[in-house]
Amino acid sequence: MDEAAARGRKSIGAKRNPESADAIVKAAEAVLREAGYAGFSIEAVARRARAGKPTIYRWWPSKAALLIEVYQRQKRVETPDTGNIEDDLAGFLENLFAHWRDTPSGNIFRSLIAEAQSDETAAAALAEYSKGRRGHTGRMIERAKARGEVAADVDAGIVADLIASFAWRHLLAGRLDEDDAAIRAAVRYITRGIRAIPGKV
Amino acid sequence: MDEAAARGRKSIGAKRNPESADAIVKAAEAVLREAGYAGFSIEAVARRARAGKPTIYRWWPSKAALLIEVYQRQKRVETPDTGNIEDDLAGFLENLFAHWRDTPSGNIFRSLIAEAQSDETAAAALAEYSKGRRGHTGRMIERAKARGEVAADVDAGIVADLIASFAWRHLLAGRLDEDDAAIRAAVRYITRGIRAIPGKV
Amino acid sequence: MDEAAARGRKSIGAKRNPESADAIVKAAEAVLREAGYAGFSIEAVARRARAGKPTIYRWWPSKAALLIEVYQRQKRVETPDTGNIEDDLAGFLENLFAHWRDTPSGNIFRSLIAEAQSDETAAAALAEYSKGRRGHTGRMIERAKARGEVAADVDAGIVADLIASFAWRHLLAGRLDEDDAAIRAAVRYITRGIRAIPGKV
Amino acid sequence: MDEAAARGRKSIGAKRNPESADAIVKAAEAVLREAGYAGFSIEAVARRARAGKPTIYRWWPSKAALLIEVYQRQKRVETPDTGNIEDDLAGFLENLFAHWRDTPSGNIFRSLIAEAQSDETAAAALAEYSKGRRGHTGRMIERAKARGEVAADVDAGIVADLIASFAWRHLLAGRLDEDDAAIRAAVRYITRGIRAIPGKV
DNA sequence: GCTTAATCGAGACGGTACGTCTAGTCTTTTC
DNA sequence: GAAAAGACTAGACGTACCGTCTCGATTAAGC
Repeated sequence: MDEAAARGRKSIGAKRNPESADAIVKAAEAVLREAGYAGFSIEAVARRARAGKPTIYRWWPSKAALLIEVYQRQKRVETPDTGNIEDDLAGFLENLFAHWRDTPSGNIFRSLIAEAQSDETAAAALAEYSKGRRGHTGRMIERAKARGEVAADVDAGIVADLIASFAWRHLLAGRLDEDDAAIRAAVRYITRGIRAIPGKV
Repeated sequence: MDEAAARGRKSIGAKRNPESADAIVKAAEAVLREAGYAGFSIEAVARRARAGKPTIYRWWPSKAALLIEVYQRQKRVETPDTGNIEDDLAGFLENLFAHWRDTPSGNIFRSLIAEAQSDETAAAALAEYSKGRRGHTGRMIERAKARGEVAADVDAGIVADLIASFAWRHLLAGRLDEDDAAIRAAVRYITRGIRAIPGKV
Repeated sequence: MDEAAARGRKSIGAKRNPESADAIVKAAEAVLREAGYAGFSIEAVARRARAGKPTIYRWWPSKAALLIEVYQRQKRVETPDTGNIEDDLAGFLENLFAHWRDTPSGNIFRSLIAEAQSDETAAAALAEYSKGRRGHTGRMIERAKARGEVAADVDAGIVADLIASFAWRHLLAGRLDEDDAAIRAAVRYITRGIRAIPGKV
Repeated sequence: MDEAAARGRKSIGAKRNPESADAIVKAAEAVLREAGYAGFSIEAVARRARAGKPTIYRWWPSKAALLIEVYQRQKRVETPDTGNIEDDLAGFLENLFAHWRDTPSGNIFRSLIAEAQSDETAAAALAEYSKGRRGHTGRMIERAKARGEVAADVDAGIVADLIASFAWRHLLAGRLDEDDAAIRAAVRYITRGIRAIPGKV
């Protein structure tokens, strides 16, 4: 048990104690899982991790920074490669929704977005993170372009944006349990709109 | 000045004083405009409105309820009717982005979404509000269907969701200043994907 | 039941409604009995009496005024007349302690004294009331003087003060359940100190 | 000036800051002196001491606890030792009345008794304190017994009670300015009543 | 008989204080 | 010299009362 391990954890001298860092991130994740964003406070994390608040503030200057680290420790969602862009995107969204639904990741990411609305550093970190994910999703489109499935002049970034937007909104609106048919329909409208027209360059 | 008007505002008997209600909503809007979501507290609103905290709690059970009322007092965005679905949707998004950028509305709505991540009642209120807006946007699609511009089997709600998602994400990610070309491209991908195929029923 | 009677009690025109006054004093007494001084608020009395707060404030300008009226409605304690000063005083104190213990009177008088510590009018009313009681108790001493039991030069008021002081302190310190032996001992010390010396004028 | 000293007072690490404790008790005393019991609130004390409310609640769980500490910081009243019980007790009461009249102590003790009427912990604390004082006064009686001035079978505690009761009542009834003759008369009645009878064992 | 005027229950009003919670900073002690 | 611990000021939270005010109804008294 985390808390048992933490009992009596001491300074290990003039260097960062990795046990403490670990305990703090684990505690933050546990708090988010159990109490959600509403109950997520530095105070609560410190209590749970049996750490002093200054120890947290020393390494994570804000709630946002801690949220980001917690989120990045979560497992990433796989981007399928079925050879068909519609199946790829729909599969990705279905995986993502399931992941957000079944692990604390959803709560954590929701929290991060919320925090970014009143915290500059969270906003910056979120922007940075999003850029990376955009490239990641974009590669699915690029692969489809290479296969001649998607028109060459389509902006992969914008398509990735549409997909990510759809995911965000369902997360933030608490609509992750929507049935797969709706996801497929949305994906179909987009993929139809970007497919290469046979016979056209 | 509002505060001057507030001086000496009293009860008007065993019924709600509309002057107080008005002063509170106006004060809430001012606080949001000047201090942002981070500085938005019931306490601050009460101070600014020269109202007692219980008066606020009496009528708005949560911060979220107050935010919603403030947001709904803002001017609505027009949904154009150009006779062309792509122009309609792109125009709507351009108007919406400009509205969110140039008035406090954007900040208020951002705050509301953030609040909904940790407050059940805010989430419920937001869901309710979104449902209304979804129908509103959906009508643009339905008109296009009636014109034969959009396929009859397209689910207008899902298209409206895609549009709203795109807007939310740009608001929450601080990307409202993106150029109109990106908006148009996104809209084009969707509208192409849902257009009626000539000669097909 | 009081509250049932109160349902639908209305104005009886341009004069004080004695039913309301009665209901308010009764409600005040009930609140003091059930919740003590800590729970005694104008708000609570109004709720219990199904009366409007202004109706209370119209007739009793302060909590203290209401307390005074409630106290004065209580039954007074009898001063025995056994023909023996020690028995008279001890009997009186025993009766008084029992009365304070077994009826709301004790709580009410405690409250009145407490209120008088921060409210001028309560202090004045209490002083007035005390003066009356002092005379009352003093008469027991005067009777004993007349019988030649107590020295003629004894100040009856001061003896009455000593007796009242003893009672107040036991009330305020929550020591009303002290056994009668202690009361008798205290009374004996005083009566011995004031008795007439045989053979002396 | 106290408040100037308070400016910028900070934590001195993981232990109680005596400067803060001191500032709080001093502020409490000042508030009582200036605004009386009616104006005595934790909020007011915190403001005056430039302390956070939680700092007060951390160390004094209730208004009563703070009152007791403030009272105990006041100078104690001397118990004279003249070799004569009547002079001892009368002198003590005269000193006590003067002390209560001329320093904030009287107001503080009044407040404490009032608070005890609606607060259990205050009542308990007051009882504890009274027990100590009872012993203190009781020693005057015991000394007189040892001198053979007071009968051996007299209960010193009860005599101490009579003296304390007399003092409480005069404090609570705002009669501290009574002339010394009344005090002496009261004391005389008691001391006469408890004196040893010459020739009796 | 009609108007007037005081009273009633009701409950909203601006406020103050309550006791709790968290934020972010600071310092001592321990390793 | 960092970690741990916990105290510090500051201020928001949501609730309970305060004493005042206005309402609409009710009804006795005065015209």
